[in-house]
Amino acid sequence: MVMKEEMLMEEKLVISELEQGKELANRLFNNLKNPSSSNESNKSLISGILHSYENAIFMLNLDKKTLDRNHERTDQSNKKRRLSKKKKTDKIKICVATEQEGTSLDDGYCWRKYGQKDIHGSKNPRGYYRCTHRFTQNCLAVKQVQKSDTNPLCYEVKYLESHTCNITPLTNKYSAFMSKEERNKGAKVDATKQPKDTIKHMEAEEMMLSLEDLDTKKAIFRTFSFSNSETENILFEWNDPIENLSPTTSDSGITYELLSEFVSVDDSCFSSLENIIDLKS
DNA sequence: GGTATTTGACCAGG
DNA sequence: CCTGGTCAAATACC
Repeated sequence: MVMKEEMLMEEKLVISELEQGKELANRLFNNLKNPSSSNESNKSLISGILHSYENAIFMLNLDKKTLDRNHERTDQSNKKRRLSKKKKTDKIKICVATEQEGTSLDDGYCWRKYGQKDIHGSKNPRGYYRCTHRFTQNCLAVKQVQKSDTNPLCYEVKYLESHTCNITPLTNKYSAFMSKEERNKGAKVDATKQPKDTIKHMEAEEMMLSLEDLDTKKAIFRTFSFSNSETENILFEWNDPIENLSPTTSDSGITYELLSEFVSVDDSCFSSLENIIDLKS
């Protein structure tokens, strides 16, 4: 059965994640026996171990939900399968972003809020935004932003339709996390000339998820963990799967600082993602 | 005064 | 009928 094969695949991923954590723990153990080992490298190892655990737990939770749903579906085999065509689904992209105090989740485009709704089962309302240039340039880009129930710094951003407007974003991915004032200043001078220091200290990250492929998503998590274990500054390469969404998507070589908070992104951040994955299956 | 946000009403799909 | 998405009048902000 396909389901069984899938399950084995998921298990392998989790096991591999745990093995990686074990390997890092061993290295830490050896380091601790050696008094000359650097404190920094130990810290890095601990961080890597934590990431491995978090990734494994995340994957387990994800799998459990998927399996639960598969189960439900087979139970209801007599009932007509729900046709999942959520509107515009083929262009839905999800981005999970964390927000630091006083920063904005602006992605560089101009959005105009046109609605807000309380969502059944969610503590936080969902905001509805459309491109400011909807009427002037007939740009149909739309996004929905909802704060995570469990992690107030975590936002689930759902993009529907991509920008067709010709407006070049004033900001880039880095400035996306500046305060509005900082952004305005930067934009007036030259948005492309932001000091590298600013970039280095930008303490926020997004995770773009291609909904095409669940395994890809998992691979992303694995990459995070791996990178973290190998580098002190926890850098990772951003292979942005979302074209035309954010200003710097073409700069594939850029590295972003990854915060440890990333691993605290919980399942609720992916509730919508889960739904879409479900639809796909 | 122009532009953005808020919020209740409305609508469509299930 | 319930829920999520959009509209549009009222309001806030600059």
